[in-house]
Amino acid sequence: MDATNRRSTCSTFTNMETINDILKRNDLSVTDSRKKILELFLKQNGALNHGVIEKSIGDDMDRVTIYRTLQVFVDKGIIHTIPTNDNSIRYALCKDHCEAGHHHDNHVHFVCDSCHITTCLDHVTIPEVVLPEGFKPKHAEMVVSGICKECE
Amino acid sequence: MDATNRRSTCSTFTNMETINDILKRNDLSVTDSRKKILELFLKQNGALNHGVIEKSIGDDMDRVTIYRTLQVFVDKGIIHTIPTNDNSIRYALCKDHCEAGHHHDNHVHFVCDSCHITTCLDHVTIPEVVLPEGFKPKHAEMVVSGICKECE
DNA sequence: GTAACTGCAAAATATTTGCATCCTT
DNA sequence: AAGGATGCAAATATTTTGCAGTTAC
Repeated sequence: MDATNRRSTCSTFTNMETINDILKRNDLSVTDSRKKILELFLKQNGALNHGVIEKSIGDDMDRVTIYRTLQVFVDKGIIHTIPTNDNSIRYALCKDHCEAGHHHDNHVHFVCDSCHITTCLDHVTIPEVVLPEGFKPKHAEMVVSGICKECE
Repeated sequence: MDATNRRSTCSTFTNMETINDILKRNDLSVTDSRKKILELFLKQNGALNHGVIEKSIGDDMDRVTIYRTLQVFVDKGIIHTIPTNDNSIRYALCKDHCEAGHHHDNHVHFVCDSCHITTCLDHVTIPEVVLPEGFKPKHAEMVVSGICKECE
C-alpha cells in the first residue's frame, strides 16, 4: 500500500546464472515465478512487501503464488522479514551465509520518512545491549527511520 | 492470534483516578471503552495487539470500537506501536513525557520466543548507531527476542 | 513418470466505512 | 442540547486452503 521500493547498494549479480544457482543451492525447482520474484529482490536491494511485489509483477502471477513463494524463500533463508510498525510484512534478501539456513541478518534497516524506501544498511551492525537479569537474548532487530541519502 | 500478554514491571497507578486523568489530559471524553482498554494497558505493562485486547475484553465491546480506540490513543500519543516481524501491530503504553504528544519511547522491547509476551525494557535505552554518509536518523526501534525472565 | 508448483475458486480473517443511536459534557 | 463515541451492518482488504491442471526434473 505504500512505496517500499528499490535501492541499489551492493553486488550486481543480477544475471540468470546466479538466480538459478540460488534456487538450486536451496533445493528449489527453478520456476518462472521464483525466478521473477528473486530477480526483483536482486535488482532492488532493499525491502519489498507483498503489495509492491504484486504491483511490480502485475497480472503475470497469481497473488497466491506470491504468498507461497515468499513463504518458501523465508523458510529456506533466502529472504528474511523486517519488523515494521504498520502491519505489512517487509522482506529483504539475506546476505552472507544466509543461504545456509540460519541467517545472519544482524544489520540495521533504515526506513525513509520521505520516500518510504527501506534500505538494508549491510555494514551497520546492530549493537549489543545489556538486558536486565534473567533475559537471554537470541536475536535482535533494529530499524532506524529518518531521511535517507537520496532524499536529504 | 498469539499470547502477547501481561508483565508487570513498573508503577502501580492502576486506579480510576489516573485513568480519567490521562483521558482528560488528552482532551478525550471519558467513556467505558476507553477506560477499559486503558486499564488493560496500565495493568499489563507490556505490549498488546488487537487480538489480545479483544480476547481480554470479550464481547462487551465491539471489535470496531477497539480499532477506533487504539487509533485515537496512538494519535494522542498515549500508546505507540512496536515493530513486529509478523503482521500484527503491537501497542504499548508511552511512558515519560509521552502524553505530551511526541513520545520518547526510546527503550528496547523484548519478545519471548517461549511465552510470546512482549516486555518493555524501560531502562534499556536504544544505543546510537553510526549510519552511512547522508542518512539522517530521527527515530530508532529495537526489538530483542530470546527467553525472558519468567521462562528461563 | 512423479513430485512439486501454480492458478482458480472459495473460505477464513482482518480492517475500514457509513449511518443511526446513545452517551459525555 | 450538541458533538462526539459506539454498535451494527456491510464493504473492502488480506491471507489461507483445497483441488485440479501443469511443469520441472
